[in-house]
Formats: sequence, structure tokens, C-alpha cells
Amino acid sequence: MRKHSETLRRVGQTATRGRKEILRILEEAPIPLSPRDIHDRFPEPKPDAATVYRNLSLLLSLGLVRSVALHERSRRYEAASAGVHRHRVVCRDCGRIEAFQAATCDLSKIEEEIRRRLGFKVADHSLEFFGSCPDCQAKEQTE
Amino acid sequence: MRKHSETLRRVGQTATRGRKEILRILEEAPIPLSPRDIHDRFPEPKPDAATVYRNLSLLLSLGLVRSVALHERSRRYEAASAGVHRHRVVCRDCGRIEAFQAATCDLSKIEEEIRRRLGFKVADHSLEFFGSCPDCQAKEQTE
DNA sequence: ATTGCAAATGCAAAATTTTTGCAATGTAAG
DNA sequence: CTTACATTGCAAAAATTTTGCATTTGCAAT
Repeated sequence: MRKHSETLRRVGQTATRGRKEILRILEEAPIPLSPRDIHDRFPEPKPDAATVYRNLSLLLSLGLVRSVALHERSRRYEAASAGVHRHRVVCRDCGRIEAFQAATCDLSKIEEEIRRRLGFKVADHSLEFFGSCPDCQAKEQTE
Repeated sequence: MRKHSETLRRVGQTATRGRKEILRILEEAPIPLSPRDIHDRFPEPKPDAATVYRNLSLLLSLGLVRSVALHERSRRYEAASAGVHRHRVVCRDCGRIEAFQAATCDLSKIEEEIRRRLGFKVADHSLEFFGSCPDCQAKEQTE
């Protein structure tokens, strides 16, 4: 993928196989993936797990990927497409994860409050929802 | 602490030392703690780490504690005082964590959108902010 | 194309974090 | 106080993440 090589060079980093594949894998995934998931999706020859971790940490610091915390054992990661801001909904019963782009994600009121009361300058936020998916709601009815 | 014994019995669980201490430690902490932090704060004799993990997982399923994901290696945990709904602000530079209770935490618009578009019934959410604390903002100015 | 150098990877080992089985112990009820 | 059952300690293992070092790779300048 030429695109990813360019992206990497633009930020002054070498475009290695590991990095390009991670970016591709994350862009193709509909939901955020754990380091393990990413490693599993690598085409052969698979790199060492250490390479995946090292690159995720680099890409994260470059802002090319974002981490998503769904209260699991590992964090997950997603491609950080500029301007796009997604949230997740997780089903507590079956674990299903859905991503959606909120039409109205206006937290400016709260951020204003944070600045006023705590003096923090907010750069980013992380918002996830938990509940039950349509299928699991249906099952509850039956039981 | 009589209070915690009662809380535990009310939900049909035995009030053991481990559980009571975890509830006490979490209630006294101003910020959410990792399993390690909790273990460190136990008075002697400290229980085995396994006990801390087992109890956290029980208390979590009982709804007596909540997990907080600040995109670190471990999750953190906080006491789930009924009715109280807190959020965190984390400084990306120094790691400082502040908790605050938003006067306006109205996500009903988004939850409505989720129900309409994805059919999920949202039960809970998790919202954290990241940015820079007053001290680190001051330091940036100087440099 | 070839070469050379810095940077990234593979590999192995270790550090951390979390989970599990089983015997010993503690809790709460009778 | 004793009994029945749940919980804990302990040890071991599983899972996740990090690190050092020799080797290989990416890529810019021949």
C-alpha cells in the first residue's frame, strides 16, 4: 500500500512492513483490535509479537492509531482517520461491539466545566457505551 | 467497618476481611486504583494477589465497584456509590488524575441515537477526558 | 543497481498482570 | 461450639507486555 508508506514518511518514520500492515489491518477492521487480534491477522510470515507492540506504541505516539479501552484485559486499537470521531457500544451479554459516529457528540459544555473548575485543557476524550444488543434483548424476553 | 459487612450481606455474600477492606480502600481513595494499588494499601497481613483479583471481580459483578479504563496496562476500580456518577480527567504529560462530578452529563441524545440506529439498550457509559493539567500548561509556556 | 548506515526486526528471556486448582481456614447459622 | 460451605493462601501456570542484543531491512547517496 503506497498510501501508508507515504503517511509514514510524511511524519519522518521509515515505512516498514510491520507498520504498513498494522495500518492496513486496523483500517480494514470494523471494530478496534487487540495486539493479539492484529498479530493473528498478519499475513505470513508473521512478525514477532514484540514488533507489533513496538509499532503500536510508535503509531500511537504519532497519532496514527488511537487506543480504545473497553474494560477488557487488553486495550484495543483503531486507525485514527483524521476528523473521524467514533464511539463504541458494547453488549454486556454477548460481547458484541458496534462502532458508530455520533451525529451529536457535543461535550463542549462538560469540557468548559472542566477548564473552569480544574484548570485542565482538554485535548481529547473517550466515550463508550455498554448495554444489550437487539439479539440479547430478544433472548431475555423469551426466558 | 460495620457498614460494608451489611452491604455485603444485603446482596447475599459473606462479609470477609478481603472484601470489606477493598470497599474501604476504594472509598477512601480520591482516584480509581489498580489491583496492585489496592494490594499495596492493604494493612498487614496482606492477602494474596489472587484474593484481590477474585474479590474485585465479584464486587464488580455485584455492582459494588466499577471499573475505570484510563488506557493504561491495568484497569482501575472505584467504589460504586449509588447515584454518584463521576468522570476523570487525565493529564497526558504528568499522569495526574482528577475526578469530577459533571453538573451536566447529558448523553441522552446520543443514547437515543444509539437505540434508534443500532437497537442497543444502553445501561451505562464510560467517559474520560485527556489533556494537560494547570501545572503542565505552565511548564509549556516557560520552555 | 550497489553500498553504507541508522533504524527496525527476530529471537530469547524476563517482567508484569491475571487466572486457576487444591488444601487449609474462616464465616455464619444452628 | 460445631458443622457446612464459601473463601483464602499458596503454588503454579497462563496471558500480556517489555527489553537487550545480534541480524536484517529500508532507503538515501553513490
